[in-house]
Amino acid sequence: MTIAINTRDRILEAAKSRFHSRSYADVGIKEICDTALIQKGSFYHFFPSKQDLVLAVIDEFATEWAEGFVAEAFDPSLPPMERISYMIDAAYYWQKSAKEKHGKIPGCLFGNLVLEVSTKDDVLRARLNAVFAQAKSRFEEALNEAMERGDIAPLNSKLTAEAMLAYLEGMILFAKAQNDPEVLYRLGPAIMSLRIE
Amino acid sequence: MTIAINTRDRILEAAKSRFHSRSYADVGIKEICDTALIQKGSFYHFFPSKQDLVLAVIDEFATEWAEGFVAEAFDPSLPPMERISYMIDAAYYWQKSAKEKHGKIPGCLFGNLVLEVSTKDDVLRARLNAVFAQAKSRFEEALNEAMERGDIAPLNSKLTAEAMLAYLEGMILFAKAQNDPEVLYRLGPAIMSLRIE
DNA sequence: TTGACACTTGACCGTCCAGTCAACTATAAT
DNA sequence: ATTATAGTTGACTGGACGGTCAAGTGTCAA
Repeated sequence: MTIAINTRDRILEAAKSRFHSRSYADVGIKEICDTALIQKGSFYHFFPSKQDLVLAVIDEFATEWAEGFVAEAFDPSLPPMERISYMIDAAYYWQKSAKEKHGKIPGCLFGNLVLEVSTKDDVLRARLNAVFAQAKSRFEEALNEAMERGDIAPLNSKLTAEAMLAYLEGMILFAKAQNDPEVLYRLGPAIMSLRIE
Repeated sequence: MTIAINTRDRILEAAKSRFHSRSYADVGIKEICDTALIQKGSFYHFFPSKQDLVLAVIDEFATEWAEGFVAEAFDPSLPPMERISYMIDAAYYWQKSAKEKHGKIPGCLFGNLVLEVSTKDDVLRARLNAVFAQAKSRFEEALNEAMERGDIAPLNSKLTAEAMLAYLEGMILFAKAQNDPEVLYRLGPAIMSLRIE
């Protein structure tokens, strides 16, 4: 009970970084236990299954991400369209520094999981969708505010927000394929040209 | 030697559809053999390893795809920008019919594999990049022709082509996450607004 | 007819997988 | 002091994994 919370966190941390840099299927419970310096029985005391673990990882990382550089990018004191380019820049620097640390671009944890598990696990798919929905609304708010201020011509903010997020995920996919964060640097600014309606 | 080519094709076919609708890690050699009605020893006569199989699947599907609806979309007799929207439409109908058949959107085989294996296997990553490079040049040619004809304002066709393909992959990712091909229908047309330089 | 070779069979190998469990320890409330 | 419970240990299960192999069978060229 005393260091138990600590144990749970160590499991979560070990799982998060490994799921992100490799894949869900590729990372075993045993490996996570070894990293967290615990035994299997202890793991299953906290998480009834591997699926429960990855759900917790998704929640953890979504919060960390939303309260971290997403909050920083979508700072209300910034002009709305600048928030969006800040977001792209943040993604670029994040992937770049991850590559410097580990030699490989991990891509987006949520995007990786979506393509890996969507056809096999509806519970995971639903959770990942919820994360994307959150991100989408950030873009949408920024677009609405930009329209109100007359910074951009009128458009469908809901659809354009979705398009922008899709474009971001697509760029990250290409960056990962080429193992080159500069893809984001080259293609990033074009997000501003995207518009629907 | 007589029905051997047939056997190889059956292996390839079984592997292709399974890798596409599930994932590389999730589909075992045994399952592929059962589907192709052969034994393991026979499989390893044609493919020295699972990696060799997936490389062959990538090549097969890339060819089938390039000579199939990509060739149809990028028909030189079509106005260049119409080729691009034809390509989006084709992706939409393809995912839609796949969902009707199997209940789930499989997404793009190449995109799926990129996110699954890029950090773990440079050989696969390189092959997938080659496939994307081919597709990119199709978009690029269309953009160049559109510029020559004065259909669109001058832009960097290489980068814009890459951006468009990234956007397509991003839309497919979202469609898979929501298991809804209509995402492509809603977001597809915005590909025309993408431009770099 | 013989030999070479493409192809096929099915048993087998060692390893890893997610998950289980009975037993143990440490803590905190009564 | 007793009891309940949270946390931990490490051995264990059954099955799946990628891959190997010796022993075949069928076909073709010489």
